[in-house]
Amino acid sequence: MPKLGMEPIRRAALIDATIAEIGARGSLDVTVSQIARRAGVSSGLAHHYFGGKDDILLAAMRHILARYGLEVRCQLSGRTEPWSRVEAIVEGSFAPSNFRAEVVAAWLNFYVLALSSDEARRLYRVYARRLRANLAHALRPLVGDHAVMLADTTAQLIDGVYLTQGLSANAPDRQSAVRVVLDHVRTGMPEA
Amino acid sequence: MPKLGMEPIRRAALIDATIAEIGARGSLDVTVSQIARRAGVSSGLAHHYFGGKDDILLAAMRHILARYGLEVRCQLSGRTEPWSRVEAIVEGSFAPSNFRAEVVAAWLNFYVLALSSDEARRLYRVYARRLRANLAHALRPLVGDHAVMLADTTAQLIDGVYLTQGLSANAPDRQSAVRVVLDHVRTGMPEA
Amino acid sequence: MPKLGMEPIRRAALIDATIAEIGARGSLDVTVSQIARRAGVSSGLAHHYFGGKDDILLAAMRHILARYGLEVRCQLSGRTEPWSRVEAIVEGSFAPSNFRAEVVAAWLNFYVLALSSDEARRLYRVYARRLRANLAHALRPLVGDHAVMLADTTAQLIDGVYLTQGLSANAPDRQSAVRVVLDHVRTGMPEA
Amino acid sequence: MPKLGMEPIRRAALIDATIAEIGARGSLDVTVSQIARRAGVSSGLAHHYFGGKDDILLAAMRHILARYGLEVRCQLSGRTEPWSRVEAIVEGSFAPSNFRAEVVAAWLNFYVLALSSDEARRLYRVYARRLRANLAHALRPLVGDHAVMLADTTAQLIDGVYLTQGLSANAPDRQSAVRVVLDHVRTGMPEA
DNA sequence: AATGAATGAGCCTTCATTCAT
DNA sequence: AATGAATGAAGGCTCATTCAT
Repeated sequence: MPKLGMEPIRRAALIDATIAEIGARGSLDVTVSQIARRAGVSSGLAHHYFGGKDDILLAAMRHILARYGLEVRCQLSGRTEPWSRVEAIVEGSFAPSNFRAEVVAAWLNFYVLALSSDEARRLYRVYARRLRANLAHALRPLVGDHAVMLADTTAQLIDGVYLTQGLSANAPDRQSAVRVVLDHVRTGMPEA
Repeated sequence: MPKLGMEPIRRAALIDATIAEIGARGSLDVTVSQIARRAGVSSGLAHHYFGGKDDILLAAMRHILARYGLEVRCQLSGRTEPWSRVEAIVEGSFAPSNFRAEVVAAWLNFYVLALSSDEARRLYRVYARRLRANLAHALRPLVGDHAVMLADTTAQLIDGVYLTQGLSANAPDRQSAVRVVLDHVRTGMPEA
Repeated sequence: MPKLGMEPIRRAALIDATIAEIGARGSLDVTVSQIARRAGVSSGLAHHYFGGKDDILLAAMRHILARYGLEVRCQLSGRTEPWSRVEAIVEGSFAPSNFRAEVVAAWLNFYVLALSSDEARRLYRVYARRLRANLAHALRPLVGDHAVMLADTTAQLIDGVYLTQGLSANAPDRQSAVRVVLDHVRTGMPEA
Repeated sequence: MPKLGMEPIRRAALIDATIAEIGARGSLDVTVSQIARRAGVSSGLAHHYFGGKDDILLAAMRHILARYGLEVRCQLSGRTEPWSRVEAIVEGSFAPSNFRAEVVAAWLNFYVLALSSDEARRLYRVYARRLRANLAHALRPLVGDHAVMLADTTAQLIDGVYLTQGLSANAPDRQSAVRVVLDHVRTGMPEA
């Protein structure tokens, strides 16, 4: 019998390697061989598990988005006060697991991939919709009908912060990112 | 019979074609031949004028940034009131010459190119610094020392709006973009 | 729990699967995995039993040729009249076990394999020689020294019929094949 | 201006090289690089002119079939006597331009390709139909309604001769091939 | 100035083969 | 005996780049 249960391990290693490689090179123009080498396996195995390069990239994008959703839900759990829930979403959005130079660089590459890949666009839209829905839901008790609009601009600001920090010379600054976004929400509230 | 003075015409045509091609495909993975064909010239000529593919891409990025700077200066000219100058900068940022689906897509691709190309990063940083300086300068009479910070978040929001609209299913909405950003500035001003 | 005596069963299954797969795809460009899957075993086992892909192909070719020889001998057994023996050889040549679309397609592929594989060529030559010898032997009482030549053209016609029927849009027509060849033999006999 | 009019030269060289390479190796498993090297050009150029490997193979097959048709028409031209026309078709079928070991090997490979390639099958069918039609037309004045059937078996014999000679240890024997086939036709004629 | 023919490096992908279990 | 995980060599194909004309 062959080695059992390697698949999940290999898949995870390849996905991590994909994000790391894209992050390190700053581009989707990474080769399957580079990814495989970083994961410590052969290029053939990468195809064996994912099918093709596009599938590897999309799996990595999916992984980042899933981790993002997880972080937000994790922060939300147990928090009931409206404002606290807003804070949770924003803090989750900049959780260290995703808000690292390497991952942000991959992030931005996947955003742009959404311009040319149907599946990537679908993934992006799910993420974008969910973020806005989460924010709007948390904001409604605080600002009523203004929630949707405020959620929308806040989501745009979050993306802008990602973009700016991703292109910054310095490592992403979690504190500052959270503060900037929460300030925006606070000043956007009628009686802040 | 070689036509005199063709060079500037060819260069401009190739740059426009580059932006259009990247915009249409949503990716930097366009071939020199595709660009050349769109410009109505041979691929050899593209190399002759620009040296190589990277140079073509950077020239296109430079062109977009130059056009951006031009639009902002154009809007600013003649305006002296502080708030009006803020409006000018924001409106210039979303001028129709740049804020079209095709160009925004190229825009985003160039942002990401800055992650892997030194020259692209340099160009991006010049743009980012200038935008913040313009905004801070216009805001200082209105919010004093808070100007730098407000300029910074505003710039981030502008980038976020670009990103969001670039990935939207609809054509970029200039009106809405300007409103969102100006609202942010307004609410960020102490007694707005 | 290893089953005893599985080897002959596995080998037979793999050989059948090889012929079926080549027949179905019409090409030797079948993968070992496809063959193994059709045989219901792993690709590793195919190598275990045969050594390599070439050995599998040659074993399949050998199997077809052996089955061919068997069919002819089977038809010949008990027949003593010269003409009846000629009929036996021709009918054996188009026995249903081999003269099916799928097998004929494999057949033709093996013919062509003989152009590039020494062992395949050897197998083909043995088959070709034996067919001519059988025919000549049966024909000698009927046409004397003309037997060798008539056997030769008859063998060529048999191959031609295989080729034509293999490429026909319809399923191989056994009746017609036998008639065509026997007619040729008959008209080739001085006082037929 | 670049070198003009190279295309037909290159295409011809590549097609010749394809036939030679397939003939020499006895298999369609030749690489584009091998073909290109034999033609004295780069592999990229082969793709440039033909699109892909399949297109190269089909172009070579088409070329052989076209040359075959040409040879037959060439032999037919000027001949009006029925039997002379039959001879012309048969002699054209074994014209030296095609009936060489190398080309016959390619021939056989293309036959088998027709089992798996729609376009190759189409080409084969056109050839097969035309050969039978030519033969039947020439035979009708000689054997009346029997012409169709005699043409059919003759065509099958021609293919069989190709196959047998292609797999023979010796170079194709044009004389013998023609004699075998014409003998078959002659004996198939009522009062031969 | 301008072309497009031509090159060749490099990538994705497939697949025969090996091997640990 | 049997599996299928894993490898890596090799091929088709693309495309930036060069160059003769």
